[in-house]
Amino acid sequence: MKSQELRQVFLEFFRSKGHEIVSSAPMVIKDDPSLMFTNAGMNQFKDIFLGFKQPKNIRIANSQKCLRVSGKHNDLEEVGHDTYHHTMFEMLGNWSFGDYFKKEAIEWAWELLVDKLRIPEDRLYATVFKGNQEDNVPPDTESFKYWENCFRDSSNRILEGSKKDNFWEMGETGPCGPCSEIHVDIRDDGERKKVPGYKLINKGHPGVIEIWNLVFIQYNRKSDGSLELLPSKHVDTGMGFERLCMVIQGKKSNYDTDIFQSVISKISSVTGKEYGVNEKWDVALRVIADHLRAVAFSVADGQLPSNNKAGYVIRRILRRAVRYGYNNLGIEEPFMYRLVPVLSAVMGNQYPELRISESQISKIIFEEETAFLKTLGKGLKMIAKMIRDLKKERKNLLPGKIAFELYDTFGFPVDLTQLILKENDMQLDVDGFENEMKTQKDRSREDASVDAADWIVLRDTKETEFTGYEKTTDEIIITKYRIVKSKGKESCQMVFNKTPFYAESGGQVGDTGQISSKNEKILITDTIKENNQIIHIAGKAPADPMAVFTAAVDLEKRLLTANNHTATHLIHFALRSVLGKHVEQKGSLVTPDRLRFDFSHFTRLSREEINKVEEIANLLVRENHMQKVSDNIPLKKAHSMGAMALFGEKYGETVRVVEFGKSVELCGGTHVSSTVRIGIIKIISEGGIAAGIRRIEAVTGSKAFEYINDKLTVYDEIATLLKSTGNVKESVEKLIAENISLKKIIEKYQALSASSMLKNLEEKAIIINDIRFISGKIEADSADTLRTIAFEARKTSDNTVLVVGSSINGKANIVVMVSDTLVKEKNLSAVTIIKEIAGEIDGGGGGQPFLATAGGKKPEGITRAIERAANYIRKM
RNA sequence: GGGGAAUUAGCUCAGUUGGCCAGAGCACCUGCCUUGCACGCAGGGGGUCAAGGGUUCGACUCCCUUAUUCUCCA
Repeated sequence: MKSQELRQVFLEFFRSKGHEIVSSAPMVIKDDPSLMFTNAGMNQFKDIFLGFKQPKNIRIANSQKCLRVSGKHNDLEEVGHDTYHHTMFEMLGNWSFGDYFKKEAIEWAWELLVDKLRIPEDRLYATVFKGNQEDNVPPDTESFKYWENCFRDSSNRILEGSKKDNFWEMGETGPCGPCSEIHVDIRDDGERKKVPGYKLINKGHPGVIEIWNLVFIQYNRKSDGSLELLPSKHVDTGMGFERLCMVIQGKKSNYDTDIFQSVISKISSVTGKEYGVNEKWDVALRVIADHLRAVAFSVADGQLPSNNKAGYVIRRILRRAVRYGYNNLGIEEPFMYRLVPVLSAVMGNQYPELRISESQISKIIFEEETAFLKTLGKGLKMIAKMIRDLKKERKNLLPGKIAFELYDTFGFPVDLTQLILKENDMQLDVDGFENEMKTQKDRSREDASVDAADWIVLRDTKETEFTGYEKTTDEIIITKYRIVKSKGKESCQMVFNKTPFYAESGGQVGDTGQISSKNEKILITDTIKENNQIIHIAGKAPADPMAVFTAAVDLEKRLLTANNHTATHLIHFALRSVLGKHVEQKGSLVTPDRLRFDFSHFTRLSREEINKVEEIANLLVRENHMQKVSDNIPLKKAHSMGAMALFGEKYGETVRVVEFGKSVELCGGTHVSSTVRIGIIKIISEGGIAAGIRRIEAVTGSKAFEYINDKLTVYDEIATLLKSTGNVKESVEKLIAENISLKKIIEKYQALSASSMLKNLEEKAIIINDIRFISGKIEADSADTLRTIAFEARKTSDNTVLVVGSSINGKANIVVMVSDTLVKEKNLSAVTIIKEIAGEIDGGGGGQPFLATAGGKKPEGITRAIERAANYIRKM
């Protein structure tokens, strides 16, 4: 059975059991600080488990794309070396929110695997929780009983597992419960006879693997560590899709399934390295096949490779793949970008976002590969130099500190360093390297420590009602708050029953303002969204948290922000009409001061295009379109209204559609009531930020007015300065041309005057010790003149020492020149002379043997300094 | 969020312990040679050494601040 079909069988099965099939949430997570990527199927339902949100449907199933590369689940370094670890994978899951529980979950899992998919019963095992005294949780006898009913012969088929394997927790606190896993034994019959499968469960054996985890959420873990029973119980299951494919397709490795094989064979044809020939190649081929998926899907979700946070994780994954291609397959040019079309063909049906962005993903990967190969090239140069240095010193151990610097500062992979050292019969001081790495990790960890106290719950926590679309002040009460310490700074986070404060989202920054009760006033410095909660950040906790407060948003900032947000929509619309429908939003920032809009487009915008965009956007402003907002619109209907296709909404979210004339967008932000309030829209910059992505920045209203006025003022000032009434540009061009020719004339005259001054000095030259000694105090405008004279003298005479001084701006300057012949033959040095005489002008100096300069505070000492130079030569 | 590094001509980069008034290759312009594979030769233009402060007789070089980019860690 092909993977695409298998996925459908799973979804159809649960549809037939009354589940609603939902699409995958984005793999890249935006509003949860504890998580950068979706790492389990349940992530998008976290709010529901936490009780912050009501589910739209109590039975749901889907196939969720997940990424495990950081935090608790970090499989990155394993990928490729075995046959079953992945960074990105699909998780098939079914959920019950307070509906069915253990019985149905277990029976249906059995029905699907055994009856539908025909996995032989004697290859299956189940594990159940054996209980834990410390937590006062009894063994899960219920699950045990249901499994007994499934197996025809249940002896040695149902195993009891510990808290580590069979008790699932979301985090330190929160919903949790026992879980029951299904394992499959895919070994050959011979092997199975030798060692029974139940002895290999959870032992890391590649032939006996967990494929499905059924989690029964029935407790809530409180911050004191105790458990309380939940009023409603949930089911949360997850089955690794790639593993299931392997089992159903009778393969021994995930990478042998059709999900990966078409990609792997494409890599083979690109690189000329067959799969299954040699282990070194195989590792690389697996790494590349896996990482390609992770990177392509992230980019499709709008997460570009970058240099921090989630973007950096993506960059690292891509680089790991390139590195394996480089080390193991000998590929030294970009190649991953060529694999994107194959991936899109395999997975584009289930994940249309991949197909739609295909060419862009390819471009971005190409750019990243190119950049990394450049980094590698630089590193290779550096390491070659270090090896040369080591050889010179006859050493063969590269200090860990140096390897770490290469890695840490220049991004040169340490395994590559080791490889190259080996080729040169050298070694790396691995301990030293590890040490440096540890220091770095400790430092980062220490810094990152944020100390968040427990929430102090004052009232029942329900979803906060956002009232900010209608009003900017409201009567509120605090439902909970907590103190957060970070780097010695203390702040207070508060959640209200309702709030007019807009939380940062969709690019629009969070509101600021204040809340005040009868007795106190607290400034709100920011508003953020976490796990669907609107959190207000203040410098201190309220003295009387139980009081009734008036929450007031900073109105001026809010209005300026609204200007910019609506303007963003208008610019988006204008861009699409000028450049074409391929323009899609890739990012956005809306602040009171300005707006920033990133969008897909391939070339830089011409001046004309920018003007045109501005013109259309401003026309929309003047046409005075009224705001038209429709709330709670189902996604499909929003699309039919003309809002752009948008992937990655969480399940159950209805959308808000904001319209201004023909501009229709899905948007939760705050907007102006009619476009004319924006005043003017002025684009202030356009540039590129990644392959195929451009960024526009603009200002509106009074800021735009100021911007334009500032520019015009400068223009006027220039015109006045030039006394130009007509063409200012022409006047400036003339001025520049004139300036250049004047400069040349001055240079010529300076040289002339220098040589004439030199001539005067030469006439007074005396011979000391067979050396021609030229000296004197002259009038000069700058130290440069002195130097010019010295260089001139160096060119035109030999066997000469020249000492010339001048008083410039009340300070003394002296230059000493010694002819090259004297430097060589008599070992005379201008530096020695200048040091000898600089004291006379109360200063110091230096230079090279043939030319030295000095400066000092006493111009009247110049004559004496020259005397001393003459004496110095006399005494030689 | 923290650490490290980089920023020099249109592009790619050199520039030693602070001192040869700022360098190369490519590109560009002019001329010659020559009509073919990166042609060659001669000459030329082009720099706020990222920005702003500071130390110093003197800063591309050392110190501080800012911006941008790269890189590692979280």
